[in-house]
Amino acid sequence: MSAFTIGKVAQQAGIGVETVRFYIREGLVPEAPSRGFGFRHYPPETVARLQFIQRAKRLGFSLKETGELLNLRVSPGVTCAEVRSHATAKIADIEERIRDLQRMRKALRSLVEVCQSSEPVSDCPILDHLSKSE
Amino acid sequence: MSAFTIGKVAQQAGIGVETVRFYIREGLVPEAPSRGFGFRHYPPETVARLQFIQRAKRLGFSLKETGELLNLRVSPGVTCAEVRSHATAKIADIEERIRDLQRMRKALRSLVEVCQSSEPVSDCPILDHLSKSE
DNA sequence: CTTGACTCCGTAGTGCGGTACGGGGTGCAT
DNA sequence: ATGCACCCCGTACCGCACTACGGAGTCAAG
Repeated sequence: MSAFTIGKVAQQAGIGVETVRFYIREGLVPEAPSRGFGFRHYPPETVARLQFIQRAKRLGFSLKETGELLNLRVSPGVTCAEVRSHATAKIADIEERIRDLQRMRKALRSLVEVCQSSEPVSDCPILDHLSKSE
Repeated sequence: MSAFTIGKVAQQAGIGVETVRFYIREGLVPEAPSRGFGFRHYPPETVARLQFIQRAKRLGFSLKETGELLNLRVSPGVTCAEVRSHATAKIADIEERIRDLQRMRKALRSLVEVCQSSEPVSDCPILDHLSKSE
């Protein structure tokens, strides 16, 4: 089992050391156990966690929401039913985002087409195409 | 042609007046022409613009990116080819986001299933399912 | 066994995206 | 014609998510 210093996990995840520390302080990433002295060593799973945080951020989730996603599990004090209801709520949320993105893509595709035929174009083609397609 | 005071557009878009002003200052929403005195009147299109900004924000686009999307059009000094290349780049970006969201949804669906069968569950089921499905 | 890159931990500062406030003016409703 | 809710414009402040810095300690290469 390999382990990494904080600099290595940061590098693997493509972010800065200070950002990793920040996530640790915020509780999104577990701190590696200290031996009371010297450098801490992080398991490879930490890298996956950091990468997940990057992706979630890009998709419009706050750090708080991202933390909730990462902590979605059955644990003492949390029933399976609760986990399931949180998870299905998140799925619905995600599906709404997907639909919004698909609508945006559709509008952009229309824009590209109009542009190819060099027809006259409205003042704000995106809003134009979004309203037409709904 | 109906028109709205700033309070009305804000209400229609479901946001605060101060936020609308902020977007105007940032150039995301055009200011209504002033008659040199009294209240400004905004066209209905402003509401659509504000709603688009809300959706884009939720999808992880910065205000700057959102402004770029809204201004994607053929105009003096911008060729059709440029618009097309920007638009196709945005489409690629959007499709990556959609794929990421679909992966997250898949992980969450697996979690719901596992939860139903009440099998033992790993420490972080989401990362678990994401890594399994890739 | 030194040297230099890296870590630890604490605190301070930054940029983005709003949000609040205040002193004045406007406008419709009664 | 007088409230009273709403608008104008400027400035100040806020929370989130980092980012920078500094002084002391650690570790591995040469």
